[in-house]
Amino acid sequence: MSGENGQDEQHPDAPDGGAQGGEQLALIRDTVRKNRAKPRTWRGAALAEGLPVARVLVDKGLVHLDQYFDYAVPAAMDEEARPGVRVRVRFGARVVKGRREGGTLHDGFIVERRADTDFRGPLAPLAQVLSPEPVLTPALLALCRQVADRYAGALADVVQLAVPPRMARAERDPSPQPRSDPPMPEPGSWERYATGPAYLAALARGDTPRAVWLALPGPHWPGELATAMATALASGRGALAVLPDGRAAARVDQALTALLGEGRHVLLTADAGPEERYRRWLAVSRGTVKAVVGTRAAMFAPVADLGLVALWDDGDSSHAEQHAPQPHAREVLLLRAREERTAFLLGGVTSTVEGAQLVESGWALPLAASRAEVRAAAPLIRTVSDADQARDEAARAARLPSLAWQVTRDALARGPVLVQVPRRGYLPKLACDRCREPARCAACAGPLELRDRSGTPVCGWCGRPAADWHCAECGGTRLRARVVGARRTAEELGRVFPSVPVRTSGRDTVLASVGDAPALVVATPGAEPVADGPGYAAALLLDGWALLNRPDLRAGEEALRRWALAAALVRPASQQGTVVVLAEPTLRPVQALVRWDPAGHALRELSERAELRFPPVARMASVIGSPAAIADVVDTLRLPPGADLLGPVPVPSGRGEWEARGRGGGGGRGGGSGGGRGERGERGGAPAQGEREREPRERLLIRVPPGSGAALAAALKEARVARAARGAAEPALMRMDPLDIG
DNA sequence: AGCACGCCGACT
DNA sequence: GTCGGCGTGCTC
Repeated sequence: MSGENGQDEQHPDAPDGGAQGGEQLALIRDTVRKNRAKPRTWRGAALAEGLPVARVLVDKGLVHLDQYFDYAVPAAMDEEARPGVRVRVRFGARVVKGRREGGTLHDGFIVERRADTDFRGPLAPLAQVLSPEPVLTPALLALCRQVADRYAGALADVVQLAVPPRMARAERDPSPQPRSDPPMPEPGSWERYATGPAYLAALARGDTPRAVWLALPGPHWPGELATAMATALASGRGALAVLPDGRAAARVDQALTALLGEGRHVLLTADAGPEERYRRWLAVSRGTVKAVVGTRAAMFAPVADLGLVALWDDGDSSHAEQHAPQPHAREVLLLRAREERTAFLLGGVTSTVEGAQLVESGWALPLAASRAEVRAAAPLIRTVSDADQARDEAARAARLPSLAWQVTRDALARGPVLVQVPRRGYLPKLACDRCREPARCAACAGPLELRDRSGTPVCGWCGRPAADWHCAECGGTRLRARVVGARRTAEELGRVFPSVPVRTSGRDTVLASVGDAPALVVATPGAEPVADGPGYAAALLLDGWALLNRPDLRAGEEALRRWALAAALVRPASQQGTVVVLAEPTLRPVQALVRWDPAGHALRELSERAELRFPPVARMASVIGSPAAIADVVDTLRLPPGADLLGPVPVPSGRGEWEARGRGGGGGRGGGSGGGRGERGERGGAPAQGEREREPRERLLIRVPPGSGAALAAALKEARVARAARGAAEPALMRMDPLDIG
């Protein structure tokens, strides 16, 4: 495998020149000057003798400046005040007539014990050591630092994501005894992949193979993931797997328990509750457990002697952290693979463009099955186009095309049938109730949507409300949603097949599994239960329209991903497993599904992105704020060569993701193109009391060539620090790798 | 980010 | 004379 002897191979995202990240941040971190002073402190309290200074990462406070503060260590705390422990310090005090006054208590972590300080002034003493547990170990701190640099974020923000809150009771309990390494597992179903056994063999002998694994459809992937982890453990190293949700994590946890028994690994998910979760995290931090299966936050788990990092289904949006600086599990694990010299396994039923890029760049090898194996495992895929649907009389009556109806009826004789319906929250596009023609805006021909429950359709492009719409084709005046929700579908199907039980799995109630008896299982994407036994007899994928019509760079990739995840739960075609997808068969993701060729799809997407100079080939950052704020950021930024500025344009309203704070109103903004950067705050007409002034928000995209991502992150961070130090009035939001670009 | 100090206008 | 505007600067 690629990693066996090439430890120095460059990851595509590695900082330019290959050195370690964030060179330009040195000026912030490198506050150590030559004028080292012996620490003085305020009251003449006795200080610790050997290393009287504690360098502290203060939580909150000046996160933006992203710097450490030195505190004096009272003699009484000498023993406990070790690097990594949580402390409490007084911060922000003022000197009044030679005495310190005020200052509020902040939590923080000791990062280092020192003999001296570079702060010219008296040090305040540590207020309290909260716990002797060294949670922010040097290795974890280094990882947090890397992630902060990668995302132009503040260290304290990342540490908050990486270190769980303290639960005193869990800390008091001793962690279990470390176990000896388990025996080497058999490859099992890994044999189905041409290079599967070779990958395991490399893991087994302590190498660091890196692979993008296209899992075959079917129920075997949790066991395969667990086998890879067990192999890393057997080689004497630790292993970490991150999964998109608790259900998937539980499946791998079960598989790992079947392989290793209890006690050699932990499951880190929110389900366990904060105290139990912290207990398990401590077992990892203390080094007594060397394997972790978990959801997103587990990406930081401080596994000792890490040998393998694995990520399942990196296209799932839950792998993107919601809190600043929004690190993505894939990127964090890539950092860890590089920095901690580990094997890497990126698995999924489909591939993201990022996964394809890892293969294209040669950093990882593809781990895929032969066409023959794919044919043996995949269900038969059939499509229903819009034209088929419109022609289809049955469609009008039951909202279910006749093909779907037939397949369902036949399959129900053999087992359960999965019905994938759009998730609520997707803006339903509208169509003429009479002729099914998509409803369009009279002004700009954009698609009409229902944005809220008010019932008035709004143009998705120009935002104009369409109160008195009529169809341009047939003159009809009634609209209907082109997608139907889960409950409604369930009801209708229940009427069509009255003798079959209907079960639903969605946002509020997600079923983990269903039995193998005939049933209609209506689920939203991502909430599909696994069917026991051989799997579903058939699946209907009814949300093709909703998935493909999103104005998103990833719409195709995402549609294919969701379809394939559902289709992977269906029996192979050899057992009459059939999938009916309501989507145009000419569309690229639909073809990729029919041929079951997710790798080809990802590769084509990747080459298109490269042509268009889109991420992840180029790297991007976004700056959001008022025109004045954006202009100020641009003036402050020292961009790497080859950087493009795109925009600024008004921030698309409605979706919360990009709103800095508060709710941007819906209102239609004609089509104004942002213009220059001249107009600053309008002091003229004062807004009425109570109505908050709505400053225009715009978004600037910054694009840099491949390889300059780290330089861009460094520039952003530098600008952020400079602006914060200057006390810039206008807030601006800066993000690396913005998700929602057009 | 908070928070205090500081130096200029209309009130008891 | 005093309250209070937010400009400026600092926080180990």
